[in-house]
Parts: sequence; structure tokens; C-alpha cells
Amino acid sequence: MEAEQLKGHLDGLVLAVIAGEPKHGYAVIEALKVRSQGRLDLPEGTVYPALHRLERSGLLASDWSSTGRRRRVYRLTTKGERELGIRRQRWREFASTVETVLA
Amino acid sequence: MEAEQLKGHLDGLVLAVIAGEPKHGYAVIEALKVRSQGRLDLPEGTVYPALHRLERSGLLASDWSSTGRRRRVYRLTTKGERELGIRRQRWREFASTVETVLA
DNA sequence: GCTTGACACCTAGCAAGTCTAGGTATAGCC
DNA sequence: GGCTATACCTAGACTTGCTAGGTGTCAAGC
Repeated sequence: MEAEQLKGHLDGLVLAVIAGEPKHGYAVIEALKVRSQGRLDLPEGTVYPALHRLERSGLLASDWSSTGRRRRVYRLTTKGERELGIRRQRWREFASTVETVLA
Repeated sequence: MEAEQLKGHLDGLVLAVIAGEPKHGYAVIEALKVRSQGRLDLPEGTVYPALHRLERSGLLASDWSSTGRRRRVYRLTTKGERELGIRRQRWREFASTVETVLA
């Protein structure tokens, strides 16, 4: 999977896996790998900045887990849920556009 | 159409519209607009650099048109045709991956 | 003739995002 | 104790699309 083609699409994917249930960063990486059947094996240097970006934008909120290992657990805000819907919609439009031109 | 999500996909789209028949830059912009039903209305500052990039990579070749206006006409090289096939394949894999995770 | 708009090309610098490559620290197992 | 997996973080490199500017030609309308 080429890096360049992921640009602008990662945020939606991250929102999607966290929407299922709140997750910490490392688990997000795992979830993306599992749900994509290994095709999305993203480095930490990609995912962590994305999480910070999404939190800064108010789409995610986080807390340090009180038990066990040091983990920052992210969850979707209301704004984040709304945004996920928009992203899905936008993806479908984009995909259909590319499909049409590329065909 | 957001700018960011196009990244990494433009080159394939450009190759696709030129594959139909050789085109000069301005015509490429027009073709992308028409084939996408207006959804891809790209500025020259996006398309011209892309054409130069593709030529530098040996996927396109160009000649100045001998008749009429000053136009640089681009056509696919053999390598470019091969690459277009690869790009289409890669797009399908990418799209199906995103679909799976986003769903 | 002159002005306006569409055509046609180009590029420097900005903005944004992903990855590389480094770092820190904890927990569990041999 | 040493090793591995877990878990976090970030500076800088690199690529790419866009903004904003520039040049010049041609046809139509005044």
C-alpha cells in the first residue's frame, strides 16, 4: 500500500475504528491492520500525529487509562461522530469520481 | 472535492485521460472536468507540474504541435501504459481496503 | 485599432500529510 | 538481568496539490 494514496483518507479510517469502541493508539494500529486484512500496516509516526490532529480538531477526546499500562484512550466526540458520517459520504463521492475517470 | 484526498491519485487520472488520445495540458484539464461531470475542476498549477513529473518519470512523452497554437501535446509511452494498468489495479485494492475499514 | 476574454503555457513558494528514524518507559518471560 | 512486546512521542525529510503570480496568442465586439 503506497503512502501517498492514503493522504487525506487516514483520518476517516481512524475515526471509523475508534467509533466501534474507544481505543488507545497502539490498538488503533492493530485494529487498522486486522480490519484491512493486513493491508494497512501503519507506522506509529503516522498514526500518533493523526490522533493528535483529530483531538486538536475536537473530533476525538482522550483520557489516560487509570489502570494497568500507561495508555491514552481515545473516543469520538459528538462532533467526531458527525464528522465520520461526512467522511464516509465524501469517500463515496471521491471513489465514484475516480472510478469514472479511471475506467 | 477536497484537495488532500486527491493526493497520490492524480497521476493515474491524468494517465487515464491521455490514454484515450494524446492531449495537451489545457485539454487534460478539460477532459478531467468533463469525465468527472464537473467534480474535478483542477487548477493549472496542479496539472502542469503533474505532466512534467510524469514526463520526467518516462510515463509520458511530449511534442510541440507543429500547427496552430503553441501547444505541448502529451502521449503515453509504453512504460506509461504499463503504469496505468498498475495504477488501476492499485486503485481497486486501495478502494476496497478503505471500503472495508470505513464500513 | 483596441480591448476583452478564452486559450495555453509556466513556476516559486506555501500548506498539508505520511514516513523515517530516532528517543523514552513499562511489563512479562526466560 | 536481559530480551521482547507493548506504548508513547517527535523532529525532519519528502512528496504533492494549490495559490498566486507571470508570459503570450487569437478571435470577437466596440
